[in-house]
Amino acid sequence: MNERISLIRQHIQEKGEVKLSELEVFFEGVSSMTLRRDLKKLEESGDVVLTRGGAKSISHLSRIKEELYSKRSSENTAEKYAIAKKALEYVEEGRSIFIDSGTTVMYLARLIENQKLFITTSAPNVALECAKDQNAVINLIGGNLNRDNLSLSGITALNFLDNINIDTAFIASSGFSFKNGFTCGDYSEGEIKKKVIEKASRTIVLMDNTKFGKNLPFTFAKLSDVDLVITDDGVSEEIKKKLCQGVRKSGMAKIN
Amino acid sequence: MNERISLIRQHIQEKGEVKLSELEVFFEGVSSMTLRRDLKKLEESGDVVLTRGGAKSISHLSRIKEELYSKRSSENTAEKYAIAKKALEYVEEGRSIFIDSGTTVMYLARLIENQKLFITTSAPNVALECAKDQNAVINLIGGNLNRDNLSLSGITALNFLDNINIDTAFIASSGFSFKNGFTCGDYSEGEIKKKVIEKASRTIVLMDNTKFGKNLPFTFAKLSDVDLVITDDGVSEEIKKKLCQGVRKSGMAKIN
DNA sequence: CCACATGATGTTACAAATTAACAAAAATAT
DNA sequence: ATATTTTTGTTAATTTGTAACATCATGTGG
Repeated sequence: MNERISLIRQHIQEKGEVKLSELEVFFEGVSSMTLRRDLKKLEESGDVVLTRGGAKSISHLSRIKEELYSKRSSENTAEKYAIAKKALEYVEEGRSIFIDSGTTVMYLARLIENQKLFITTSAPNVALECAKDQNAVINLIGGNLNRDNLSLSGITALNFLDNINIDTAFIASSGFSFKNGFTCGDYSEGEIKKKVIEKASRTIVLMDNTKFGKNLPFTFAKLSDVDLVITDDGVSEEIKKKLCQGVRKSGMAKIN
Repeated sequence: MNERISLIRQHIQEKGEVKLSELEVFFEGVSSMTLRRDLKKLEESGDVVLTRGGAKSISHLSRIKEELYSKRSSENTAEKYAIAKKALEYVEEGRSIFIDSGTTVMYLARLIENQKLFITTSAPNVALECAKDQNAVINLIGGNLNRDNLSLSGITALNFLDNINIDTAFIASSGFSFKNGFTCGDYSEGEIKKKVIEKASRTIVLMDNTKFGKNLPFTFAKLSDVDLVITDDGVSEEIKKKLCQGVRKSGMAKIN
């Protein structure tokens, strides 16, 4: 009895909505009245809103709303979202991953759902976002909180990383040039990134087109230190090609 | 034409939902088909979901959901706020303080403003809240994030505390009884609290009346380990007196 | 100024979904 | 084993939604 309801819940959570007619087909032999009552219970539990002919997931609805809202209000969100979506393809179940701080990787954190993962991050807000995924184990590196970029750093954060192994690191970069490599604006933030890249088997940098050609005071990696750069269409083919040639030849990655 | 729609939007935003029948009464003379079409437009704009016989505000729905999800946070808010306000009197400029995780201490975090402080915390959301205070230095202990109470714990968190000195620790407790002392529901969370209390010169426990008489599996402190218990008026004078006699005699604290 | 297009609104009949009320079956307790 | 509660199924009545077309207002170019 309870099992059917949680199956329905799960389906709605995944697909965002469900029609009663679909449920009738799937649960052949169960009367539509019963399925209706199931949906009503789900509504009472607060996960779902009943619509004509079915039900919709509330969290799904609000995510859609958020996306609509942020698309209008802030800049480059579409690009950032697209970048995050590409990066998501490199998130593999069962692995240990690192997620950096920054708006672009924050989108990535939002996209991760229902995956058994070991997530280490330097950003409290990324950690809180990931906590919504019921299956992930989340580690937050300790340290001093930088008010500007809301990332953690410092000696304790560095020490923390000593005991962590990372399959794939998703790193954000505030600037990039072929001369200076990947750069950021805070020294201790750079230290963290550097150490993470050193420890990770594979490093993926997420960076929208506005970051290209910018130099910030601290270099945390050369192009050849990373395996993949994910960016958007605002970057010329020429630069993409050059990036492609410059990354570490680990055989696992290509430029997107 | 547009005016009617925004009136409807406003009404839904305020009340959370609206029935078509209500709209028909309110907009006397407008056909139900038109009102239906209006709601459809609102749905397309992403603010609203259509339900049988009306529409509901998405933001309202997700708020309800959040509240259901963290029932704790919506209960006893007045008491918790009052407790936090009392605790604020013990926050002294220039000091090193520890803020625990939990809804009550979260209120305290919100109340701290424009004070030069060294704040250490085990809660990412407390850290983010404190980051709004431009003058505080914020340290977040690293570690594993507990999804239920959004607090950090584990061996790294414990090690982090080794290098931190604390003047005053503001600790939350999920339960208290004279027999078992202060208790919480998670072992590693208890470890953190225990260590903090050990290191702090002064420990203040924040706890609303609902926690009294409750025993949770892990004891992290005896009454004599702490200097002050701040609670609300829902606690009998008798208990208050007994608490007052039981706390550590450091000469700095009294029961509120 | 008129004929025409466009979009919003109203009307009707019809289709679909929902509810209510009660019966049957299954699970649980006594 | 029997009583009681809970879950499920069935039916008919009610409510809600849709489609299709008619009407009205508004505005535009000739």
